Amino acid sequence: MSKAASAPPKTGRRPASWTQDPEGVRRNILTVAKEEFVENGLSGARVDEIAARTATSKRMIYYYFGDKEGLYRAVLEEMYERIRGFERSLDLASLPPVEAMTLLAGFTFDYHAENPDFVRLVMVENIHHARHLATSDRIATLNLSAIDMIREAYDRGVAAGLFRPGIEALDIHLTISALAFYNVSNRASIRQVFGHDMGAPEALVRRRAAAIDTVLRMLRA
Amino acid sequence: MSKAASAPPKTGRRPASWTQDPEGVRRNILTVAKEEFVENGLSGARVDEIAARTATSKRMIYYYFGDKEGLYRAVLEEMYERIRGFERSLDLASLPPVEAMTLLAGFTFDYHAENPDFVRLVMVENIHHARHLATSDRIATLNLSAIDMIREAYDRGVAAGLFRPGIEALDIHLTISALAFYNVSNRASIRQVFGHDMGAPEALVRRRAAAIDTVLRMLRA
DNA sequence: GACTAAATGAACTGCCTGGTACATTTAACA
DNA sequence: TGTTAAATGTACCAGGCAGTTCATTTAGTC
Repeated sequence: MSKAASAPPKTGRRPASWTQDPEGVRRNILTVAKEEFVENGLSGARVDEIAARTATSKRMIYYYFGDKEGLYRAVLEEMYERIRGFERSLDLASLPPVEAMTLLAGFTFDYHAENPDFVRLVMVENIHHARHLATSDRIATLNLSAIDMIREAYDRGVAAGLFRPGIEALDIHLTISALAFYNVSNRASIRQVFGHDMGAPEALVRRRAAAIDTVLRMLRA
Repeated sequence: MSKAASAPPKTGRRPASWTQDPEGVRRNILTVAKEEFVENGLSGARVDEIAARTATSKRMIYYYFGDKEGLYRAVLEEMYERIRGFERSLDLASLPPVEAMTLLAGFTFDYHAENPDFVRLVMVENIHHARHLATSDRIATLNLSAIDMIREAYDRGVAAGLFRPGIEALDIHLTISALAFYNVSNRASIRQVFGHDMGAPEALVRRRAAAIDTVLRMLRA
């Protein structure tokens, strides 16, 4: 087993002799870095802090990722690729239109609620005008399929007379995303200003139902 | 006229003799600081940079605001107080329910679209878990009235048989806000991932109409 | 016009932080 | 088993950056 993987998380000191484990070290760094960037943003994150919480040293961060932004970009890329994977696992085409939209809206809501890290990183990236998304080749070729899946289900719904025509697939996506995203991204400020916890279980189920309902109402003929 | 207000924005060097202008200096600092925080976030903002773009010196920032976070908090507080003012200017009570909701949704959408600075600062604050909102007395006593206004109009709508009963005023607010907020907050990432510019004029009017329509459909009996 | 408090300027400091130089060890392979 | 490239550790550095020190000027007040 690798040093990075086998070392006691914090307590153990590096042994005098070690085992090489490029992939393990890489993963270890990415995991810790993600936490740090999620918690503190790009400018707020500290490379030293990341290194300290790693089983390896700062040296390796620069060895594998070049610089702080390279590390950040790697974290970002991995996250988007993960989303892409989940997206593909959805099989809307085999469901009736209404059920397909219900599933998609519900899934999107849940994914955001269960992955606040994702939401926070996207916020951070937007604060930086998404310039790291822009310069990432891996993400440029990602080709998120959400829109196509939506269009297919929507078109079927229109053909069946269930949905009203004239809506852009992108608009459907934006509505679904907005409701799911906002619920996580603005949790802290809503809590302070309105004293309401959007993260509480009951609030979550209520809001989830509302989101799905809102989307269906928006679509219905 | 004050030094801060009368000095040529960038070019002019401070005159050997100057005029005192506490309020002008304060305002000048706040204006520049807001730009810096909006653009770079709290951790990304540089006090030296703010000072440099001010008609005054770094010394005065600490004189008036204590430290970097104090300055940030002041910017935040002023921004929320401004919103509060706008909110009060809305007179939903004098409008029929549907018109009231249409106005509110449209106004909210427009306010966000026209004030990306506001949106970005709220994002920044949420990244920091809204801990500066939490520690601000000025904001604690702000008492945003949006919810009450919504409830009043909604109740009238229900009484008139126009709206279906059982919806929480807060949920209406959250839906309206989510649609308006997301359209600005995630502009950069949406552009990179989908190649779509949510800030383009046509996109804006279409999305505005969609937002209003979505809210009305969510409410209708 | 002397006195005083508020307001302001200029230079300075010490730590933080991203990044690097240099040395060493591991592991594949001939 | 000797050679070599990849992988890793340690110590260090220079610039950046929040915050301060000290001195000065302005503008009310008696």
